[in-house]
Amino acid sequence: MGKYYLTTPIYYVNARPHLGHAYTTIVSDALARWHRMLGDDVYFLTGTDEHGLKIQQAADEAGTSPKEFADGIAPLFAQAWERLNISNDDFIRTTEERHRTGVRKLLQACYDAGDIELDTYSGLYCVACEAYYVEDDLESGNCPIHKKPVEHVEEENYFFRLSRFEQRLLDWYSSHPGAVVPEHRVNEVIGFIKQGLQDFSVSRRTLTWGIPLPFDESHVAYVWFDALANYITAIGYGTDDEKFRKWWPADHHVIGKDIVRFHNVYWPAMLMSAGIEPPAGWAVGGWLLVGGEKMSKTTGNVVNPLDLIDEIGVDGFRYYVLSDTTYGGDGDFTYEGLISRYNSDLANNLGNLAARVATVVGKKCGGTGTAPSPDSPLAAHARTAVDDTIAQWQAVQPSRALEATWGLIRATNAHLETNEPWKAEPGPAVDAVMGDALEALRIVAILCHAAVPATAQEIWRRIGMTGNVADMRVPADTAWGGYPAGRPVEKGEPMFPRRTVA
RNA sequence: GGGCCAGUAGCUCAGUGGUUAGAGCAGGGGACUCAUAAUCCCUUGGUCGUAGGUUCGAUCCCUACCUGGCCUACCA
Repeated sequence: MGKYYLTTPIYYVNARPHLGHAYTTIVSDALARWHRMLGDDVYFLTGTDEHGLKIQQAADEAGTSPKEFADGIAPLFAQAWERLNISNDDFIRTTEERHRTGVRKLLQACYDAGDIELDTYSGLYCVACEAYYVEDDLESGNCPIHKKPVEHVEEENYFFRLSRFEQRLLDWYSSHPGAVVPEHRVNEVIGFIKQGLQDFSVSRRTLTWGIPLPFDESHVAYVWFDALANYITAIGYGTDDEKFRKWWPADHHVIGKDIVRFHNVYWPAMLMSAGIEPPAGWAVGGWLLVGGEKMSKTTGNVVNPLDLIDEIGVDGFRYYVLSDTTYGGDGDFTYEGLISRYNSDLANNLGNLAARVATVVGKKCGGTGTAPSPDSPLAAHARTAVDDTIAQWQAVQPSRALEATWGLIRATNAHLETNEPWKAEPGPAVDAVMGDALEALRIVAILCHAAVPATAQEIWRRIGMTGNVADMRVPADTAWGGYPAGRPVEKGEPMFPRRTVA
């Protein structure tokens, strides 16, 4: 029991929310919900990254101001997360005053520490990438990513002396084992550091859409200081010391593997320079591929998560992305996989279990829930499911956590087959079996809430429990025997009607 | 070029220095009918990437290689 501060990356507002954003955000939400059930005081942050040249250009093209442009896109993210039932406690936009204040304080702190210095840089610059290239990177003089000509740029820039932090970073990682999950990702980080770190530019003077450096207003902060800093500015760095002290350091920065370098090397170095403790942990996920390929506009396989919600439901979608990918590796999103998971796990196992239990309780117990048997064989299954589910969420392995939880669902279906309460005359024996099943559903509702919150609440309600399942505590409320007799049990409409492949 | 990771049943993945390598889904057979043609039971299926080595014994340790992915590098 303690505090748990977790973050998603902030998403760049040059594109609408897509499956990749949704994946990271859903994983984060499940972690946040799980930790609330553990009794942790949770602060769950997400937001949008709104500065930079690309936004300025997009705004120019749209004939509007950068702020107005961002104002048009940022709500799309907030709305998407609302529809996906994301329980973020805060949503930060880098155009907010609290962020501006905090970023300037961070820059000043690094500057005062002597780690930000003026230098000149000349090189070939790709506007689209907002990055410099050397000759050999280019393909016939063009940017290798955008295939567009690069510009020769020479400008005075402020540089962050990342090169000074090699040893400190290595020392920090060696004294903080387990800070990165899955564990193998930390090898990449250490390998990168050992290759030698180069200073990076932290400002642009050709750009106006950004936060001016406090020590030189003719420059605006470049992406790293602007974007990464959201993790501290949102919790009061520079504006609310007490709040900041309460929440920092972050317990998990949930990120994708593509931004490991910035989050695990640049960011802790920046914090060290400013005299701030590095984050306590990172959870690094792979990509969610679509049909085996990286999602991209050119292949035309961009998936809009909101379209899927209409078809499969919020929880169907959440369950699929959480259960069908091993966190840390790449996952593959397919329509067939979505339907298959939905039918087998949600419709056939969970949904059907709830329905058959309700029906038998209706026929044999007068529609009123009965008490579970204290020494039911199901109790051991429940105990195993609880223990394994806890361990897997702890390890940030949602797919394995759900597998553990579903083990109890399967065991409950088997328990019913073994006892065949539908054949027996009403009486204590049937009451005990149905009480067992209801108790199992109660525990399942608690265990699956992090992944499928609306479903968990609906099961909770149908078996006659009052209040919010979200208020239950793990493991205290998962002890066998918590289901009280005498509650009305409702069958209701199928929660997950089977889908046929279109 | 260097580095990291992965390569286990048709698919997605677990797994351990040691008797017959596991789960879910898919496939096959059977049972049941309370339930969303759902469920339950049984079952087919794997030279554990390739070749060596260490060991009494390796899928798990070491070496090389192959394949895939990622990171990284100012060989013309």
